[in-house]
Amino acid sequence: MEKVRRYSPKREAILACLRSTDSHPAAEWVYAQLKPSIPDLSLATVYRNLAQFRQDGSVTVIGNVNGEERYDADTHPHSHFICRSCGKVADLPMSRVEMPDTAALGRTDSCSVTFYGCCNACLEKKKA
Amino acid sequence: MEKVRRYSPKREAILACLRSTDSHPAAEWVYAQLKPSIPDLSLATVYRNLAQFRQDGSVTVIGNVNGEERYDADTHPHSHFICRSCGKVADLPMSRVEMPDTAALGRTDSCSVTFYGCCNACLEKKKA
DNA sequence: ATACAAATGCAAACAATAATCATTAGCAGC
DNA sequence: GCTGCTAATGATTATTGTTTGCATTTGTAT
Repeated sequence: MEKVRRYSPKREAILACLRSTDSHPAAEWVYAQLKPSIPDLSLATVYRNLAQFRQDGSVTVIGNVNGEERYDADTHPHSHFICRSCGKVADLPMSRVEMPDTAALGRTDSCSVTFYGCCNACLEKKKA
Repeated sequence: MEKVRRYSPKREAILACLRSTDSHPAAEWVYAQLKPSIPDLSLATVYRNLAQFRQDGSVTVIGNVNGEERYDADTHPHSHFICRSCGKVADLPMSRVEMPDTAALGRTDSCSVTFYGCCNACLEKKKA
């Protein structure tokens, strides 16, 4: 038997927070955003709910940027640009990817395309 | 002044180990492989050298699979298939990717295409 | 051979995340 | 509205991959 999902205002707030930004935040950031308005929020709750969202597909993980897992509430397939310097993650339209033959390997569920580089802000900083 | 790179048999062994496999290993795996033949090898040395290889581009990082950073000594551009279940990483020929316009974002240095799914071995296990 | 800095082993430090456990609070049935 | 069950939570601790500090070893230029 699977667990019944029960309503929780905190879970709602966490998901709303994720959906309100395009900064592809980490758990800590979400926590910092909500803490002022929900003073008794625990970081553990953020992690627990993020794990749930991940399971049921309401959020996806961009990957690990500078040691932190970054989340995205936009589940439409799209690519990302990650600045190796400051960790900024920007959205890009999904590139058309020529799917290689993966039949021999297993069942392919998803595809992620990530472009790495140095964002303009960091390029400026380096010049100075 | 930049540091002079000095010869080290351990560094050589670590790189050789990485080059001898296509399993895209984690640091711990490399350590376990070499420990028998180099009993006084320290895990810290493996990490330190991996960081160096990464800096000078002799290895690339596939990403974080099940909490472990996975390395690849094949630096030719290619894609990967990662099994979400067992963490196996397989090589794929580089898919042709239609590069979106990233000029407004910054300088793009590299691109990584990863396919996620469930490998045949894990699919079998689930059936049973 | 000598000197100097790079490389290392070891252990302790770190940091992000997960787990534990006692408490709180949805919500279904009465 | 109560009651009972159990999901959700807060606070704290544990876990674990990785990094760092420091004393020692070792490569190498002179």
